[in-house]
Amino acid sequence: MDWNLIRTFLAVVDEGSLSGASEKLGISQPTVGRHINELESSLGLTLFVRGRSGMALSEAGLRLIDDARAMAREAEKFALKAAGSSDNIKGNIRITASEVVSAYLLPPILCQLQSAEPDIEIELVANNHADNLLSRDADIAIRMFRPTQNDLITRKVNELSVATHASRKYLDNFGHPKTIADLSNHRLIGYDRDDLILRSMTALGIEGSREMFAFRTDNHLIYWQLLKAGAGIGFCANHLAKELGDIEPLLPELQIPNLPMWLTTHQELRTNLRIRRCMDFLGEALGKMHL
Amino acid sequence: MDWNLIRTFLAVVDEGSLSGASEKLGISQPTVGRHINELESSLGLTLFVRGRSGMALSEAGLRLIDDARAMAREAEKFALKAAGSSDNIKGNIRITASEVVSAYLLPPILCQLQSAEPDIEIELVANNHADNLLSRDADIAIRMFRPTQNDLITRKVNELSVATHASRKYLDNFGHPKTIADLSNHRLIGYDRDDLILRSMTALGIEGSREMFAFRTDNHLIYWQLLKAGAGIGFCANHLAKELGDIEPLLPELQIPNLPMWLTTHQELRTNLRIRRCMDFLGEALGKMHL
DNA sequence: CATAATGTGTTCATTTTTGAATATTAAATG
DNA sequence: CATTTAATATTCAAAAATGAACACATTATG
Repeated sequence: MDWNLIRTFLAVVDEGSLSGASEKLGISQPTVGRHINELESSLGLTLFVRGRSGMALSEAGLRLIDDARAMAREAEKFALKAAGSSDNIKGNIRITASEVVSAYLLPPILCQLQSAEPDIEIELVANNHADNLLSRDADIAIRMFRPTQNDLITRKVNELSVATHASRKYLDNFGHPKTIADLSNHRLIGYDRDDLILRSMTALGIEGSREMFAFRTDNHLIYWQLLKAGAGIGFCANHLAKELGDIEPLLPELQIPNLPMWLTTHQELRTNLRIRRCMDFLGEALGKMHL
Repeated sequence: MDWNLIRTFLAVVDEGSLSGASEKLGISQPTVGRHINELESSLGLTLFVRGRSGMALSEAGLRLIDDARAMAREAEKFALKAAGSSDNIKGNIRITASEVVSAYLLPPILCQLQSAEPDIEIELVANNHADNLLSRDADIAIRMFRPTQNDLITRKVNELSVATHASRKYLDNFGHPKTIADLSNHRLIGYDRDDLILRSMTALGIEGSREMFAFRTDNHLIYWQLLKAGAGIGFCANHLAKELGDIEPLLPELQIPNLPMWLTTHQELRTNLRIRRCMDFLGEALGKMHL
C-alpha cells in the first residue's frame, strides 16, 4: 500500500478536484488522476463519483476520510518534530504577518535580520487570516491577537496604539467632531466582513453595526487611501498615521485600547536553532519599536 | 514530504537493518538505503548511525519513531476500513490457524470452501503465535484462546476434547498408570517454552514444572511422533488420537478441560462480503465437527 | 589471520512514474 | 444553440525510481 496515494486522496477531497489537488500538491493533474485510479483499484473501491464539476466523494470514500485525515495529522507531527530537531542554521524560514505589519513594520527589521543571519533565507507570507502553524503554513507568526491553537509558544512583544483619524481635507469639508456623540453625524470608514472595529467599539460601550459605516472595505491599503483622500473618519495606528502624512488624530478622549502584537511559533520548533534565532531577533526588534 | 519514506524509516527501525527492511517491505536493499538517505537529507537530520552491524537509531531518529508509528497505525486503520468497504467477492483471503488446526482440521473444510466460493483465493498461514489482525497479518484467525485485542469480533465455534494418551508400545514397556498420582513414576512428554500444559495442570490443581517432562518440544508434529513412538505419556486431542492410531486414552478420571476454538476477524472487516462468507462457512463447518 | 557471514554502498540497464500538450466532456451562459 | 469555462482523460517523450549484480566494510570464528 502506497502511503502517498492517501495523501493525494486527501488533497483531492479537500480541493474538490484533481486540478485543485495538483496545484496544492505541486504535481501535475494527470498524476493526481492516476494516483486516485491506482488507489481505487488497489482498494477495489470507487472513492469518487466523477461528476459534473469535479470529484465528489462516494459513500466508501466518505468512510475513509477521517482515517486519512488522522494519518495526515500524524505526518504533520512527524514533520514538526523533525524540523524541531534540526540544528542546522542554514535553510529557510517562513514568517507570516498581516498585510499591514508585513508592509509597514517588517521590511526594515527583516533587512537587519538578513544581515545578522546571512545563512537564513526568509520567506514572508502576508495575509490577514489566522494560519495553521501546525501544518507549517509558516514557522513564525506575528498577529494582533493571541493565537488559540494548542502547542504554540506565544509571546507578547509590543502594542500598537490606535486613534481616530481623518485627513485635513475631510476636516475642511465636513468639520471637526468635538465629541464622541458628534461622530454619528460624520462619515465613517469601516471594515466590511472583518468585525475588529465593531468588536472594539462594543468593548468601549459604543453600540454599532456594519451599516453605520459610509465606506466599508476589508483591504487595509484601500482603507488608508480612503482615509487620506478624505472619504471619512477612520481608525489608524498612530505610527502609521505619521508615516502616511496628511492625517490628523481626533478625539483624544476616545481611548481605543492598544492592539497587542503576538509573536508565535510552534512548541516543537523551539529547539530549532534557526527558528530560535529568528524568534529572538524579531522579539527584540519589534519590542523596542515605539508604536 | 514523501510519506513512503516514513514507512521505510519505520521498517528499518523495526528490522534494525536496511536488508531486513527491504525484505519486510518487498523492495530491494539499495532502494531502502536511498529512501533513508533521501529522508535524512530532506529533514536535514541524521536518523541512523551506520554502525558495525546494521543501522542504529540516532538521538534525532529516536525522537521521531513514536510519531512514525502513530502514522503507521492510522494507515492500518485506513486500510482496514477500506477493506471493510469492499463488496467485491473476488479476491483473496488470509486465514491463520495453529499448525495443528491447519494440518488436521482445515484442509477438508477449505476444499469445501473453495468449491462453494470459487472466486475467493484462500491463503492459509500456519503458525502458533498470536498474530496481529490489526495490521492484517491475516483476515481471519482460528485460535484455541480468546483473542484479547480490541475491535475484534470473536465467536466460539467448537471445543476440542483432550485426554491423556500413550502408545501401546509405551504401555507394554512401562505399564499402565492406574491413578493420577502414578504419573509421577512415568515418562511424560511436554512442551518446551509453551506453557499451555503447565497452565492447564495448575488449573486442575496439579503442581508441576518444565522439569517434570522427560521429553520437551514445542513442535506439535514432533510431539505426536514422540507419543506414537512410545517415548512417554502425553496429552492429545481425542479426534487426533483416532486419526493417528496406535494411541490409547488413559486415566478417564483426569478430566482435562476442553480447549475452546475461537473464530476471529476484525470488526472493520465484518462488512466485507468476501470475509463474511468465509466466516459464516468456517463457523458452520467447524461448529458441526465432533471433536 | 584467513574465512565466512552479514551488512552497506555503487553502478548501470530497465521499469515506472511523471508532466506538457492536447483531446474530450459536461455544465453554465448569453 | 453555439460558446465559454472548468473540469477530467489520453498520449508520448523525458525524468526518476528501481533492482540485479557486485564491490566494499566489518565482525565472528576457527
